[in-house]
Amino acid sequence: MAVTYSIPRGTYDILPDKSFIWQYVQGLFRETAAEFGYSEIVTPIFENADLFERSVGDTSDIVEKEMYKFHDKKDRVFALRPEGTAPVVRSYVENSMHTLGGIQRLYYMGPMFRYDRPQKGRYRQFYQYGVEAIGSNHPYIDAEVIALQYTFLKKLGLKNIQLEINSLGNKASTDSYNKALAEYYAPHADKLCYDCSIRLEKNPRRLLDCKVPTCKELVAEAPVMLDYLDEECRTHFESVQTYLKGMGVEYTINPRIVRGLDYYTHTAFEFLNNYLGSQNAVGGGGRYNSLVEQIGGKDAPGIGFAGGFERLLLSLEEENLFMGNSFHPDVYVAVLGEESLLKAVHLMQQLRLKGIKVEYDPDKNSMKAQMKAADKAHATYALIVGENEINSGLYVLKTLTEGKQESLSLEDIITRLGR
RNA sequence: GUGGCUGUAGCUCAGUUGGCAGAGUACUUGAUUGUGGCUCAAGUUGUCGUGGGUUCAAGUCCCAUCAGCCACCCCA
Repeated sequence: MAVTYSIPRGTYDILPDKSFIWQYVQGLFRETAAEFGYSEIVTPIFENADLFERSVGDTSDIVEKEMYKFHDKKDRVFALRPEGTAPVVRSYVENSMHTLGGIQRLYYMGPMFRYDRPQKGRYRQFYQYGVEAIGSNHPYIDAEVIALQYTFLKKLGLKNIQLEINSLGNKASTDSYNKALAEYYAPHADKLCYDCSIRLEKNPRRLLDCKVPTCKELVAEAPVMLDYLDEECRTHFESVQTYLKGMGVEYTINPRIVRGLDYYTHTAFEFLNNYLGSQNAVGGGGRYNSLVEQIGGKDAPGIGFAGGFERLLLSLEEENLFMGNSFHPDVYVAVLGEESLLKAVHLMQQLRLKGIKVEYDPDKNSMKAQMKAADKAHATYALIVGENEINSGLYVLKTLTEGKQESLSLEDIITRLGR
């Protein structure tokens, strides 16, 4: 009998009433990226699993428990991509993009996959947009990447979004900081929560992220990363800020920003939105100066960000932006009488060839039903094709907002509406 | 992966101590022979998330399961 299928957990359909907004938002991102000189790169949705295991960090949650891993028929091990940076860097290396000279400015958009428990603003298949700038360690590039995302969010009209930045330093300053953290925490080890006791061993930085009250107390007194930056890292971070100010980008410094992926160095940043509950990160990124080499390429510095479209749309909804938009035809055609249809299909096609959006419903016959449908479709005009019109060659064109109508020839209709 | 709340018409939801499955909205038609929006009238729409159990009788009680939401976790 009838088998019913349901969508996989943590996924969703984008229906026509929402796809309009998706197109708008995606288009705006493309535009903004282009204004900053970025070109699109498209990579596969799955990659060798170890690409992510090695780059993202095998102690990270993403790799430990959130990857959609599978074997193909020849037993190769792949993973649905959980994030966008590693594939882009893989492509950069594989296509020897360093030989193109200069800075490679790349952007991407598309679905990512993580096997996580779904919640509002958190899905198993979710859509990200992001950029990567590979080939320069200049602090201007850090500022450029941050400014790109900032500009995009501003253009959408979002107001309640904060930018927080931090510097994680280079390998040397990270090492000395980790050491200082370990020393600080050693006498308090028994007070840490279970997760933190593991973090202390594996990745002390992440201790700063903990929300358990007793751990938070300890974090308050803990050494601050920024105090452990060496001269070079400090001036880099300061220059980034100088350029951000020069571009009018508003930010605050948050020394606790850590970022979840292991490859980050130097500049790290997050865009936060305070009404999405615990899913408050709408985007973020940072510098990854050793990732290219780690993936097997000629050493090259890079920086990038990623943002989630779903959380963006939730933010837009929250701020009542772009809620009323949807597709609507220019002309809804009302056909009266079976014999008129043949003439009407010809007319409709002439209009479409001129770039006019035409809609017609063959299952509605009465004038009333068709006018009603025209109204519901939010058409700009109704075009009436009946016996009288066909005989005279003048068709009734009616504006649906004002209710004015006049009889026009096909040529006049096209000059009125065509583009 | 852990804990909690919820699941009834396309949508939003009501449904009393277990006793005929409801409202609003949407949709279709009519009032108006070829003119929409407002109004009025009539009509259509249900595996009560799914599977089992208790009972004369289950939307209601019990168990399991699936899904959404919330918190944790993590992050987009």
